[in-house]
Amino acid sequence: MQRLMQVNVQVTEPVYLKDPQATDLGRRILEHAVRMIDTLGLESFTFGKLAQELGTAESSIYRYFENKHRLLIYLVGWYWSWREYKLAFDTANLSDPAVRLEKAIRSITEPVDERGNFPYLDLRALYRIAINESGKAYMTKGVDEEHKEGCFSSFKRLCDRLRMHIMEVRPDHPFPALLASNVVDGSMVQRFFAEHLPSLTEKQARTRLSDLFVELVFSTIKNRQR
Amino acid sequence: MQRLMQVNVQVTEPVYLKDPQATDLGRRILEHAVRMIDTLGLESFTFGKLAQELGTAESSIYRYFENKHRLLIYLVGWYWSWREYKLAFDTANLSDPAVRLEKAIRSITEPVDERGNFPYLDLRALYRIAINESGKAYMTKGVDEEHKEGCFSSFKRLCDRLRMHIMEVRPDHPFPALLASNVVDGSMVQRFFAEHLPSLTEKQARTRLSDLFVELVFSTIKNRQR
DNA sequence: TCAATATTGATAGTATAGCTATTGTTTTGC
DNA sequence: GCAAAACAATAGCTATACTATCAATATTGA
Repeated sequence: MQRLMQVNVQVTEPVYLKDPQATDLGRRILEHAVRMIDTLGLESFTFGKLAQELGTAESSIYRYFENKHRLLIYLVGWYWSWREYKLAFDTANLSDPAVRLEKAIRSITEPVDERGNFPYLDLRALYRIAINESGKAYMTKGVDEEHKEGCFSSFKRLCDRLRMHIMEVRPDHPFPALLASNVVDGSMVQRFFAEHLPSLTEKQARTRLSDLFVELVFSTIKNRQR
Repeated sequence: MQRLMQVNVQVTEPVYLKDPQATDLGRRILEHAVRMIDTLGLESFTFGKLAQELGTAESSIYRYFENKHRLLIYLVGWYWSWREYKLAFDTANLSDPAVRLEKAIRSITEPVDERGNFPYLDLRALYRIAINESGKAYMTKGVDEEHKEGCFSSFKRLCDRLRMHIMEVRPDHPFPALLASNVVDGSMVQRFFAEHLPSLTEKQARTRLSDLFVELVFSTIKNRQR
């Protein structure tokens, strides 16, 4: 699994100017960017501060990423790629569609508590970034262009996989795509609410969010069955 | 209704420094801010540009709002207040809880096509802002403080009302708060997807989103019934 | 009505972010 | 060992986000 993950998790689209994984500086950029965005928040994080922390020049960072926004897209894309890989891994060799769907929902909505095995990327910090900042990756005036460029392909692939799992259990369901993207995005939103605006979700959401989403999807689906 | 709406829809918390509704300049700030954020997007919108368009000085605007972010919170709060009012109106005098819940979901998730009757606030533009930018209102490092200040109270009240409607139909439901906030937030997200990342939702989502959310909630609820 | 007060407009100014350009030095691939 | 790429360092430019000052104007309240 360790090997596989290193091979499989990649941001395929060139959201970068120069592949940051290919050089030492590039990897240090990723490592420190994740740490700093996690602690400072995206708004306070700047290429200037990052350069200072790395002991390098701002202009060196601009050789890798056009701007802060592209770097965020890259990181969030990495996160969703990792989720996608994990989903494939978690649902492998499950023959019963319903069992597989349940496992898929759990896989996607579970919190990240493993350390991951990326030498230069703190997976748990990346997870927190995804919760707190991922919305900003696509909620911009530039969405449509970035979409054309394939910037959000890993998020879309993950939703699409879940959609297919849903359709395998209930091919006649009228809105599998909505349901799928609602689980993927909604689970992140609910984690954010649980942390910051707790009255908007249940107290158990923190520890049992996966159960709630499994129940949500399966009740919707079971109802159709009849 | 016209009267009522003018009376009821207010942002109660002082997210402003000085009540913009109370003065002519304040109202013009709101009017043009909505128009400009809608067309430029939040990132490109600046107090400088707004001042220029108003033929006034940047510093005059700063007397009303501490910064751009606070202005956004104000506008989004206004939007949710309006939704809350509309919800109360739409569900008035419906005695059957299930009928009332369905009406509530429809009220909340319906697109805004009415012009509204605010002399200096374009409701449809405000609706687009809510879809495209509302996430940015709370997705910041400052959430927790702003939350304490009551900045998001109108959004929370709306979710809470829906939660109560759900509980009136099914008091034993295990996660009414999650379901409610998922409908409120999720319907906005799905509208965004329908517009910008259409593969993430159904094609009918645009025209029949309310139907889909009604079905989502009621299937979840009906399943419990047995 | 007139004086106190609040509101605004105009100007100026600071700090920082975001980004580009240049140039000499180091590293690396062949 | 040489050419090409990568890098660090510096400088600089534009725009944003804000603060401060002050005079002109409007308001209002005694």
